[in-house]
Amino acid sequence: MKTRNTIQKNLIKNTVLNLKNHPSAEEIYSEIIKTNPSVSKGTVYRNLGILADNGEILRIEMPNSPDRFDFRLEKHYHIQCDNCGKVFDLDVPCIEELEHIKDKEFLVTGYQLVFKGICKECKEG
Amino acid sequence: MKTRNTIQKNLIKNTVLNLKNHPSAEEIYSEIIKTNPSVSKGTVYRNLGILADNGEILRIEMPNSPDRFDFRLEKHYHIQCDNCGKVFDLDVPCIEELEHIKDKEFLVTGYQLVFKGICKECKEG
DNA sequence: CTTAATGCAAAAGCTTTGCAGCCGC
DNA sequence: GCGGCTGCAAAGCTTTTGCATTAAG
Repeated sequence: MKTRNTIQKNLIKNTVLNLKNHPSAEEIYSEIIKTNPSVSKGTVYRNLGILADNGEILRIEMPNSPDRFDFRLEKHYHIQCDNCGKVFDLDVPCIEELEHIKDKEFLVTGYQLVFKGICKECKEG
Repeated sequence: MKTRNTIQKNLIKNTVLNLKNHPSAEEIYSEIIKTNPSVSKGTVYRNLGILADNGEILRIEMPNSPDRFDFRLEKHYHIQCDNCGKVFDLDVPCIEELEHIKDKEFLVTGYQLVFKGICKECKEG
């Protein structure tokens, strides 16, 4: 099965690259239809999945809130504000210990780590 | 607002304590209606939330799969099999580094960490 | 009695999917 | 022209919620 280059796919990828926050599929969709109102939400979801599977963008699986997408591909961590729900990069070094977890029975292939807290704005507001 | 002791609430708590795997709300519900078919799913969800808020059980927020509940209250980590979806305790010490993450702007209040991998059964099967 | 909690069913929130038509190659 | 991709809408999955009724204290 050979994949094709569609304007939708490029649009979706570029939108993630340009929206440098950590947009959800819904936010990406909203941004896209500002200029291309005929693009459908299903296509956005489909292509975000494809792009993430290809390693062109990063999918951040959030606990009990919609997945976010990130243009930064290097390993780094995220924090979500319990109050406003916004997601930010956390500026801490990679935790080596996490990379070397082993188990007698399990073949460990990865992990998902998301911090929670209260962001600056919400603390002050 | 004073809370009441209902047979449903006790039933739900005991079911989590007895099902020592890491049941989802759905699994807890299925188990309960074996003996108490009139208990409703809404009540199960409601009470699991209350019990978790009270610290009587632990809610494990899973990435892209239903929340799980755990009778073990001490800090420990979980791993989910990518293949069969089952959740297990991971037998590793608490990672101290994770407990001391600080940020200039964020007030860090916690984190959610779930490992992924392939379980023994799925490796062999 | 008072009112918190339940059962039921509907709805909400996010995401996936079936299908007919469209368009990249 | 072939068949992968799209738009649309419907459905799926997990969880929450509104409301009349039940039952705990």
